[in-house]
Parts: sequence; C-alpha cells; structure tokens
Amino acid sequence: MLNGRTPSVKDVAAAAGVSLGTVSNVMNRPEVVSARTRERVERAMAELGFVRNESARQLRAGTSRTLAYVMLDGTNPFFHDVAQGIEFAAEDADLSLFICNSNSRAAREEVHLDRLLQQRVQGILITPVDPAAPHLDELVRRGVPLVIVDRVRGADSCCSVAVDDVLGGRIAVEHLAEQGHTRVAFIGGPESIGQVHERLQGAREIWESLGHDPEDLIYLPTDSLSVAEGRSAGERLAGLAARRRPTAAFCANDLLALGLLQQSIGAGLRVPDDLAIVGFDDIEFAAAAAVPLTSVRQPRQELGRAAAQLVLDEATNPNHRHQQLQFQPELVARASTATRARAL
Amino acid sequence: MLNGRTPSVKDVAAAAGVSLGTVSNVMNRPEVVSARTRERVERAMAELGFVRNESARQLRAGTSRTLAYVMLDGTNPFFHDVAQGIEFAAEDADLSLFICNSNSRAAREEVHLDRLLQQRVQGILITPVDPAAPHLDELVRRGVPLVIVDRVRGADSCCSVAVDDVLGGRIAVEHLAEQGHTRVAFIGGPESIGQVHERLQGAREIWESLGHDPEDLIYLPTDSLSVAEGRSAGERLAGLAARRRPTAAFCANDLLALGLLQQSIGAGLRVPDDLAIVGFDDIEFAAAAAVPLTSVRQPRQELGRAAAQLVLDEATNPNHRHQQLQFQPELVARASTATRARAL
DNA sequence: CACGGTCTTTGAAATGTTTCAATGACGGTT
DNA sequence: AACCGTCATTGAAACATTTCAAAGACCGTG
Repeated sequence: MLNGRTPSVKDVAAAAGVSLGTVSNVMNRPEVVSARTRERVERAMAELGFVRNESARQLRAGTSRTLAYVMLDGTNPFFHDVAQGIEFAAEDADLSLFICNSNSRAAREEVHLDRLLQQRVQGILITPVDPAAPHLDELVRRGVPLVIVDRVRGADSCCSVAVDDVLGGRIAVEHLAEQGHTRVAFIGGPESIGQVHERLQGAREIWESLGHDPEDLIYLPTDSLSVAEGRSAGERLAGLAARRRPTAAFCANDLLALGLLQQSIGAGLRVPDDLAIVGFDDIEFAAAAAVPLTSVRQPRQELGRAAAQLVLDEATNPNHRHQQLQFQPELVARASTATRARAL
Repeated sequence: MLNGRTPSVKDVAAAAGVSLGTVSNVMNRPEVVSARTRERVERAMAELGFVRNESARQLRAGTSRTLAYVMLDGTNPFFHDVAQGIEFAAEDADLSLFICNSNSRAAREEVHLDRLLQQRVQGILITPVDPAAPHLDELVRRGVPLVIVDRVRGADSCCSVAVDDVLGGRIAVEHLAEQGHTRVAFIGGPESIGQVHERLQGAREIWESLGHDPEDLIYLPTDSLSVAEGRSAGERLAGLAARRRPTAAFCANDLLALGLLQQSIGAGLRVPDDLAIVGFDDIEFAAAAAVPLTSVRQPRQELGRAAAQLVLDEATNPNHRHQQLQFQPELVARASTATRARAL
C-alpha cells in the first residue's frame, strides 16, 4: 500500500486508470470531466486517502489560500473579537486565517511578517505596534495586500479600518458631564499610542466646549492598557486631596476600567455613587463586571470583517483603490454611570 | 528590475554570479561556503529583496515549519493562555504557530483539520469538541503528530495533556467545607463534557467523605460554560426556597462564576457573606473581578508548553512513546470565599 | 465514407526550492 | 613536475501540483 508514503495525484491517477491531468481536473474544474471518470477518480481518492498537497498547489498556481492577522495583544479580548470578524469573512471566501500575536513587541511582529512573506499569504491584516514602522512600508513596496486594523497610517499608502477615537472621547465625556460630573479623570497611556492620544483629545474638546475648566479634567497617565495599570491608577486617584478628587473616570480601554472598578470597590467606594466609570471597547467582560460597565462600543467584529473585505479587494480587484474606513463608536450606558440625584 | 516578478534563487544566483546551488547553501549550510562568496550572495539577496518561497522549500524538503492549535472556544481566555504557552514553545523551536478556532462546532473543526492536513503541518494540537470523534482517529492513522490538550482520549493512541479534574473538584469543595458551608451548589454543564463530569465527581467524593449529606450538594445544570449561563444559574439559585438555598457555589469554570457573581451582586447579595463562590481555571479576569474570585488554578501556559513539547517529540524522535501528562490543579483563595464568622 | 464539430483526455512544461554526486581549483608534498 | 587531499562550487534530478495546447473519440451530416 504505497509503502507509507502519502499518496499523490500520480498514485490516484494510476489507481483510477487515468492520466494525472485528469485527476487535477476533477479537483479544479469538475465540470469538464465526464461523470463516469469523475466518479472513478473520486473513488480512488477516497480509497487511497488522498490529501492534496497545498505547498505544491500553491507553488504551481502561484496563489495562496490564506489570510493572516497579526494581532497586537493576545490578552485583550478586543482583538479576539476583531479576529473573529476576520475569520467569518475568510470563511465566506473559503480561505484559511493565520493568526499571529506580536504581544506588543516590534521584534516579534517583524519575525511574523517575515514568515508570512515567505508563506506568500494572500493578504495581511495587522494591528501594528507602531503604524509608522518601516517594515510596513516594505510590505507596501512589495505589493502585498495590507490593511491596518484599528490604527491609521499617515499617507494613504494602504487601506485601514478604524474607529473615530476623537468622537469616542467626546461621547464618553459628554455622557459624564450630562450626569452632572464637574471633575473628571482621564486614565490611559502611554500617550504615544494614537488611540490614547485621540480619545484624550476628544475628551478635552468636549469638556471645554461645555464650558468646564480644563483644570478639572485630570489626566492620570498609565504605562499600558492593562487591568493592573487600572488598579494602580485607582490608588493614585484615591490618593488625591478630596477637593481635587474627580467623581468620575473615563478610561482609555475596558481593561483599565475593570482594574479601576475592582480597586475602587475593594477600597469601599460605591460605583457609580462615589465614582462613575466609563470604559472603551465594550468587550464582553465589561457587561459582565460586578457593576456592569458603561463603555464606548466599537463594532469589533465589523471592524475585522470590513478589513478582510478590503484586503480581499486589494488582492483580487485590479483597480483597487486604498480606503481609510472609519466607523462610529457608540455609547453603551450601564450601571457604572447610572443617573442618580447628585449633590451640587 | 525583474519586471515585477518577485525574485527567486535563480535571480539571486545570476546577480551574484554564482550557481543556484550555492545560493541555497548560503541559506541552509552557510558553513560550507567561503566567506567571500557568502557575502556576495547575501548582498545580492538584500539588493533584490529576495524572500525565500516557503511552499517550494516545503515541497522539496518535505518538512513543514509550522505547528497548529485548534482551539475550542475563542471567547474563553483560558484557551488563549494555552495558545500563548504553545506559542512560546514554538518560538523556541523556531516554528510558526497556526491558530484555528472551532467555536465548539464539530463541522468547523473538521474543516480546519482538513486544511491543516493539506498544509502538511508538522504537528497538530487540539482541544476537540469531542475527544472520541472519528476524524481524530483518522489523524492518528495517518501518522500526523497529534496532542489532545485539556481533554483525554480513552486509548493511549496519542499524547494528551490535561489537569486532574477530579482532584480540582475535590479541593474546591474541600475549601468550601472548611469555611463552614453545609449546603453547596455545583454549577456547570452539559455533563457530557468530560471536564464537567469529573469536577462534579470530585466534588461529590470529597463532600461525602467529609460526612455531608449528598442531598446538600445541589447540582444546577447549565447548557454551556458561559457568563450568560452563570447569570441564569444565579437566578435559579435565588429562586430556591430559603432553607434549601446553598450558601456557596462551585462553578465548573470562571466564566460561569463571573456571571454568577454579577447576578448575585446585582440582586443585592453580599459575596462571600451571603454566597461564597469558587470558579475554575483562574483566568486573568477572575482576579480582576469586583470581588476577586477564588478559583482552581490550572497551569494554563504550562499546559500549552508541555503539549507543544510532546508534539515536537513525536514529530522528530523516532522512538517516541505516547504519554498522557496530567498536571495538578491548585486552589487560589481570594475574597469571594474569604473566611468570616459564620452563624451556625 | 469523408468531414467537421463537440466533448474528453492526455502529455509535457513549468513553478522555486533542496540535495547530492561530481567537478574544479588550489596548495603542499614528494 | 606529478600527485594527492581538501575545500568550494556546480548541475541536474526531484518534490506534487497546475495549466494548456494538442490529440482522440464519438457522432451526425452531407
């Protein structure tokens, strides 16, 4: 029985008594081969347990059947939701999705990109550590279909899909202001992350346009966007003099908000009565928190799906035009900012 | 400039004025080629922007450079931690990791496995929907290195890596009993999942061996292991007659526990005073919950790492023996079961 | 019965690598 | 000057597929 080797089209052809080209036709254009031989070939395949060798196929056909997503941070569920969206789109297009994780390390990201290039994947989706990194230009120069997810690049040298983060900042703070808060903290960092910068910018814009004193929007910087940093920000918040202490906090993402929530409750504060909290992303765990978290919702799966469609367009449509898609975020109000009678 | 085509070894050879075999040597056994020509070839590669075609390499060399993990449920962070562990091991072995997600659907799992077979990946790690599924046998028969993660298969037809779930159930309930609870709920399901079954079994064993009435260990079945199901179990719990209502709950995983916690707090219960809660897995969000969750910790990354090592051994070591590795779980006590004076 | 047309099947080339036996170059030793 | 050994390079075959021009088979028509 083929002495162990895994059977090739040649073996199938021999078993079915046809030429090797015919076997290939059965797989790639079944309509061209007569019903009788097709059936014979298919039976031979089943009997031998034939599995097409994708490397050989790709080598000869010159086209890969996989997409890749390089995600930024595997510990943040947000990116998995994006990946899920991409996966659905890939499934529809009958492609495989290769998921990599750079863990926010530029070096790792580069290794992954290099591998993907070697693999000749059909397109790359990426949430980069640094959208301006030169190795991304490199991809563009090479002509690899590329879409930046949840970030944007200066020049429109490639497609990107993102959310209007300035607007996100505005609606979060507007919501807090409506609840009567007059001193609000913004928690997030480092500011070098575009997202953080823009959410803060939106927050400041609306705050001032509502006639509040810029001094009353307090920026508490963090080193990263993690639960632990949220806790530590909570401690710093608690350490502020009572008359300077904010009654509400807007966190640059939900992980921070969850950390802050935990620390606050642990310290005996009531949420939202003593401290109202707004997060960003609206990950599943935001709704599942002890005090369900108000959050600025990003259409996470939609983001992924749209990105996949763009990359496919670039890969297949000869007169593709790069686009910078922008989605609108939307506020999901929950208990962590619930309205109540507020002492003035 | 090569009129658009991406350069091949042939182009590099021409540019460097050497034979094509020499270029290959530079990549695969640099020690055999003289320093001068090696340098010349490397310069040519850099100038042309040569990237090795992995399909061709794999086709000829007959060996793939990637591992694959088919995860069961992308919405559960537990599996991402496992994946992370695999990724580290793969990184050490200089391999790529292909991550797929079956979303608990057997059909999707099968599609993924088929693709991976076509890709001729070096080995497959999987947390299967059903460990007894025939398509897994198929893989074994084909001789694909295979490791089952976080489940076990009856016969030792392949390697597996798991945690002692019976023990996990025992230590969870033992802990609750030590805190003085005399009526405890077990929340989880469906029981057809091996994990659930064994954790329940462990719970019952220790409960009875401590001299408690089996009737006082109340089984509240759920349809799945999600946050939403946890909430719904909480409602059922609240609906029980006061004299039958448990003072503690052991949940088959952390998602359930998080849902239960949220529902309970929302309903005005104090945790742990009115209801103590133990989860399972110890995902990051367990510690980050409003009331930090006591949980039975699985060594998640270790699980992945060990699984990767097994699959590599099977792939490379000719006298590999299948092993069923079992890790010990360990209780991480947090506020959700904190000791307090208990009314008897 | 020759011709033309349609529908199937075939055979060979091509894809980009790796591998390995064979060749070549170069010094040093007799 | 002939010979030998070492070290570096070369050339061709092989891997499993796809593609496409060309050949064959079959049938009806004139």
